[in-house]
Amino acid sequence: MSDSKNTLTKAVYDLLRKAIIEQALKPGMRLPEDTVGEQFGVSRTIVRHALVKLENEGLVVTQRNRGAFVAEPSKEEAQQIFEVRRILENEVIRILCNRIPQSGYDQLRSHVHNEESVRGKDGPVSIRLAGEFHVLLAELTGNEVLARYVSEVVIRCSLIMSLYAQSHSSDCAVDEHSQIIDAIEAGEAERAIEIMEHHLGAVQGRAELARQPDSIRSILSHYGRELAQ
Amino acid sequence: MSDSKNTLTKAVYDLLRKAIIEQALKPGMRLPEDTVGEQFGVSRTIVRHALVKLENEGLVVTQRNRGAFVAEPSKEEAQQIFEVRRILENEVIRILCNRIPQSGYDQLRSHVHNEESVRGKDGPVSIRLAGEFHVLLAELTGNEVLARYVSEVVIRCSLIMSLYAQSHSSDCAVDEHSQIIDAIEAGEAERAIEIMEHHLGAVQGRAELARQPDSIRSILSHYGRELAQ
DNA sequence: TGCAAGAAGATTGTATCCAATTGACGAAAA
DNA sequence: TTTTCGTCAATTGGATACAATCTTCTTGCA
Repeated sequence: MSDSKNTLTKAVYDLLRKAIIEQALKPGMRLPEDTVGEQFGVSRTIVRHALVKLENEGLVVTQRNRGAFVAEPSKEEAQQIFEVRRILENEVIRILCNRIPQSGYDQLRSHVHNEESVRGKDGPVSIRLAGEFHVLLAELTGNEVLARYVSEVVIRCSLIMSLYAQSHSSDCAVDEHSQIIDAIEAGEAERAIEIMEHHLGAVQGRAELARQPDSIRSILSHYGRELAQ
Repeated sequence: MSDSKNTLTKAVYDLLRKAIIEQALKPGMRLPEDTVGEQFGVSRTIVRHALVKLENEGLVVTQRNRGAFVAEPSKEEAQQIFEVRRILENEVIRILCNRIPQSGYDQLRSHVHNEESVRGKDGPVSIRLAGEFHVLLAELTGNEVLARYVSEVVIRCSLIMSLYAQSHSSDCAVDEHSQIIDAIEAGEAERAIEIMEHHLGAVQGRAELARQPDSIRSILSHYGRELAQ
């Protein structure tokens, strides 16, 4: 984190991560080491390291001698991730109401402004920005450990939405982001948390609702995976 | 997680992790790839993968072309880790008061029994067991994501104690573990959280207090590192 | 004697190579 | 026609070799 890190591995890791966030790489997709390496002009060694990192974050899963795949979180896993996300983000709000750096509100408002400017234009980018708002909130607490965990669950939520929600658009209503900022600025922790709860609940709800229509493929893939083992 | 994982990499990773927990590997120690590999009879490739995993968890830090070192969390980092740990563990308690598996209390009491049986006998083992109690609590929530994060902060706390506390013994008073179990069983979430707060506060306090007496070596090693760069 | 420049050694960064395992296709037998 | 077995292609697991970079020791000069 602090060190500038192996440039190459880091670069491949960042690119893959971004591709997953923006849903260019969809859940279940294969990630053969040499194909990826060829694409980026690096060796399998580099790709391997990047994949290990991604696996640690739960973004990809690997099967022995089979290769790496973009993770397909199960319904249970999704539930767990949402639960942790709620825990962490509520606490982020609570902390920010007590301590927030001077430039915090400017950064947040500027970010929301960016979100508004691409609203409905570029799907992938707006998805990414929506997630980054939550990460920015976490970073403003000054607690890097907390920020890292929030960042992890946010990106995994992105993966979940891409699996279980039929439409990701109008995800993370930008208005609510503004409301959260306002509530924090007013020092109304409970109201801010309430909005955040509602906000996350809406996201989670959208995933739950979409579960039934999508169940055919989901069930089949589940059985398929069981047979494979 | 689910898959049985690359046996070799996993094995090296587990061994290093355990060595760090039990403070056989102290903070700041070098971890040269080939030395470690030689020791375990594996190639650098394997060791590298294990080190990447450990770095992701914050247990080791690497410097480009310099190598890997057992992490030496700064005071600020330690503060952040404790803050996150408190957030997570409080929520673990809250969840357990609502839902805890049948066998939960047996597992917990059995664990505490183990802790008591090695009390004051084998330092490293008692340190490890103390940490594992908290991990077990988290696992009983059934939320694997939560459990993973708790496990990470707990082990990093172990590292912090090894840096900043003069004596690790009588760490994690076993009595308090029992009290926590009792409070959960009685369904008294607030009391359980209070005990946990006190419990973690004691651990953290011991780290803070011990900072001054240990400062000579700490400061020297710090300056040494600055010179090196 | 002190400082600086350069060379040697050590360690990591990356690529390539071989081995082992898996999955698929096809042929043969029931 | 279906099932089973065997061979082959594809892919990863792991090791080694080479390149780049950093550290340190040495040597020369002021």
